[in-house]
Amino acid sequence: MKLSTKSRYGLNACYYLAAEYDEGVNGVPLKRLSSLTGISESYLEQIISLLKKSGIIAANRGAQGGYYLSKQPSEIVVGDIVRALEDNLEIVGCINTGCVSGLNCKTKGVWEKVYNAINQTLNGIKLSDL
Amino acid sequence: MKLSTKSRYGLNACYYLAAEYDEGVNGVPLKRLSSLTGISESYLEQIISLLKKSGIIAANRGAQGGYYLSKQPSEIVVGDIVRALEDNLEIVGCINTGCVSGLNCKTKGVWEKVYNAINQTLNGIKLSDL
DNA sequence: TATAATTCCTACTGAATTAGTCGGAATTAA
DNA sequence: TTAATTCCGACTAATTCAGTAGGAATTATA
Repeated sequence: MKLSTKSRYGLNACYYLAAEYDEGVNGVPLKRLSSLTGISESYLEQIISLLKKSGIIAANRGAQGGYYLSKQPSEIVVGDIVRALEDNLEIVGCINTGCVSGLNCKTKGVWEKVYNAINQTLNGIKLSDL
Repeated sequence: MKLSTKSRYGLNACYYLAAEYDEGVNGVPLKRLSSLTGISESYLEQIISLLKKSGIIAANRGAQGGYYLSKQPSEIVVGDIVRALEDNLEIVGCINTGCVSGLNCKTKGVWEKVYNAINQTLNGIKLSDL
C-alpha cells in the first residue's frame, strides 16, 4: 500500500510554494520549483496541473509568470493536496460505493476505520505546519 | 493508494477460521475455505501460505487435514494479518529506512503520522471483534 | 498397501498502474 | 518581436497486481 510519488512530490512542491507565499505576486516558475524540489520539469508540471484542477494552485501565464497557492498556507490542509493527487484515498473500493461481492463481508468496518484514520490525520495538518 | 486484494481476502479467510476455531482440531480444508469466502483455491492458497510464514495460521497436512488459526481469535489483531500480506504498510519508502533523496524533505513527518495512524487502527481490532 | 484427500511449492501470464518523457501550441511581459 | 512561461495531450518503459496451473509431498483411512 504505497502512496504515489505524485502525492509526495506534490506536497513537497506545495511546501516551497508556501515558503514563498508572500514574496512577489507573480508566482514561482516551473523551472525554479523543479530545481528547488529536484523533480523533473515535465513530471512536476503534470502534478501541478492536477493541483490546479482542484483549486489549490493558481498560475500566471506568460513571461514572468509562475505558480502560487490560491489560499494562505494556513488554510490548506495536507488532505486537500493528497486527495487531489492520489487517484483515490479509498483503501478498498467498497467504502463509498458499497459492496458488490454478494458475500456477507465482515471486514468492511475495518477498512472504514482505517480510511477515516488516514483522512483525519491528513486533514489535521496544515501546510503552514510544515 | 489501494490495499491489495490479498489483505482483504486474507482477513476474510481468517474471519471464517476464527468462526470455526473451536470445532474439530483438524482444521478447515482449502476447498471449504474457498467456497466459504468465494476466493479461488489457487489464489487463496497463496495467501494462506503467507499467513503461515508469519505464524498466524498453521496446517495439518494430508487427508482430513486443513488450516487453523495458531492462536485464539482474541489474541490476533487485524494488523498482524495485514502486515503479513501487504508487502509493506509503509506508505512511503523512507519511513523505516530513512530518506535518501539528499534534499531536505519537510514532508516525512506527515507520512509518519499517517503510517502510525494506520497501524494503531489495525492493531486495535482483534479478530474476535469481527 | 493402495487410494484419495489434502497441503506445499514454484513458475508463469495478462492486465493494470505508475512514473515518467516529449513535442509543440497558447499566452504574455518586456 | 522575442523570450519566458504555462498549457495540453500523446507516448513509453518498468513495475506491480491478481490470478492460473501443474505437480510433488504428506497422511488418514479402508
